[in-house]
Amino acid sequence: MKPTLPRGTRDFTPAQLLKRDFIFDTIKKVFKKFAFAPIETPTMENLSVLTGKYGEEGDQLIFKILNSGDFLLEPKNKNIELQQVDSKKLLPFISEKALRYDLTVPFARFVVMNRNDISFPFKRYQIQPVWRADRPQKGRYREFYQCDADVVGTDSLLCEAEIVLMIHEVMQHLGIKNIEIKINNRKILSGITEIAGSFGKETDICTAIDKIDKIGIEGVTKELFERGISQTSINILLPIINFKGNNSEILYFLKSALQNSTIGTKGIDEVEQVLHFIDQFGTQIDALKIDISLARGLSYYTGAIFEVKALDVQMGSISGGGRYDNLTGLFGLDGVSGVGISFGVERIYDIMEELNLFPQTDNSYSKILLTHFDVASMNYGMKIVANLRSSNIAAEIYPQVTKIKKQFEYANAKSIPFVAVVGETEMQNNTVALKNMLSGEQNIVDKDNILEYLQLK
RNA sequence: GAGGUCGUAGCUCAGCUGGUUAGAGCGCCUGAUUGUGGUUCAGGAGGCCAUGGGUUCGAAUCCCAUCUUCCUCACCA
Repeated sequence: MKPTLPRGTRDFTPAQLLKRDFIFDTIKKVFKKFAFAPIETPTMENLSVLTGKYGEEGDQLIFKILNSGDFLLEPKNKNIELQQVDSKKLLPFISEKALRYDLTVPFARFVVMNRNDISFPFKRYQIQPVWRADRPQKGRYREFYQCDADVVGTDSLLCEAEIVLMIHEVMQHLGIKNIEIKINNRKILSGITEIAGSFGKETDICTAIDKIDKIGIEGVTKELFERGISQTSINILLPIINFKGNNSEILYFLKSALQNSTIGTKGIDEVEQVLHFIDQFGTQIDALKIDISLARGLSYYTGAIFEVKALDVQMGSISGGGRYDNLTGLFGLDGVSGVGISFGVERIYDIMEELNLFPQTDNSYSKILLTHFDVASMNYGMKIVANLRSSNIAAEIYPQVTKIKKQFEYANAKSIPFVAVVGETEMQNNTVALKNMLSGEQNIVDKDNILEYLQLK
């Protein structure tokens, strides 16, 4: 049998995982610094928890898990009837569980189920894989990691500001400097819709104007028309979504353009307040840009929406998020507003690989390899390795007796920076021959001084 | 979900309009060097040509299907 991998999934080698860990660690460090605590949720959820949360498109992209048992036994015998069955009606009989599609909805479920044990505002981070039955492409996988940070139980816009700060800091630490952090507010989009007299057509308008970067103003006009937006509405919409300027110019313009919309005005105030809070934190973030055409597909966002793009690489967004006022309400707990951000690790990885941003030093797990010639020197070496490990040095010993050449080749292939050689002479003198694999320099070192030697070099 | 595209050694790829035994570079293994890697030299191994069918005297090459890769649309991290 020939081994294969399901479409859109990948194996990861140690070298790749080392690099991915670097991303995890960087993000985790920032999350912790902003006082988010970790949680995990199960790989699978009850299907009912997930369906209806991501729009119709999202429902199709959820990986469903087949029920156990011989559920098709009856229909199997009457195949023709089975073909006439509506698959949507059949679904409950063959599937009631599904793989996580993102981390936000399971988190909302978690909050509702654990409401008595957590104190609000609750800040959590979560780093786990998610699955989407999408068609794979570059930067698009069926199994990938998300790193989420959310705070629920407060509608303070300070949280939005902190999210922007976290995005900024994570990207700085990863070395992805040339980015754009786009921010918008669903309430502004509602306001625009209201002004245009197309209330209720919000989804159509949002998905159309979201594409303005790609298809241009003419394309958007065409798409709006095809989606049944009247010409009068379009005429009102276009100058608004096509307005260009810096953040304060956009806010100034919107204030007059949306002055007759209560909700729109509220959205503008919110964005302004977020910018003000960021200012108060004393951080200047030039990458932050208000973008009125940013809509984002997920249906649960109600306030701020974020998206991060790396400008040096052709790639979809590497991070996205926003405020959702009533996600927990779907599970029976009202009045818990939340806001969060999600980093797409795979895309960040691909970008860093392309831009050569991974630090060079981090490519080996062990610091030193102990080599030997026979059983006696191997035994002698095991004690040395144990000592190094108890001093928190990642050390390994070649696990079988073989030619010294082979052991050196192993160290070289794994980029282990130091090799200690132990033979008869060394055992007699309580020393090791310690070689720096980078410089080629080799010294006789007392076996109790290895630690000092390593720290010196 | 709609359309297109790719698949030959571990990797990157050559292989002509079907015609002997499918090649190269790099990597890998062995030796030169029985206590020293990364350089050099000599030698060697490694292929169900993605998978399954079909056309043909003959298929890596042509046809069909499946799987996979990448791309555009849609959607997203």
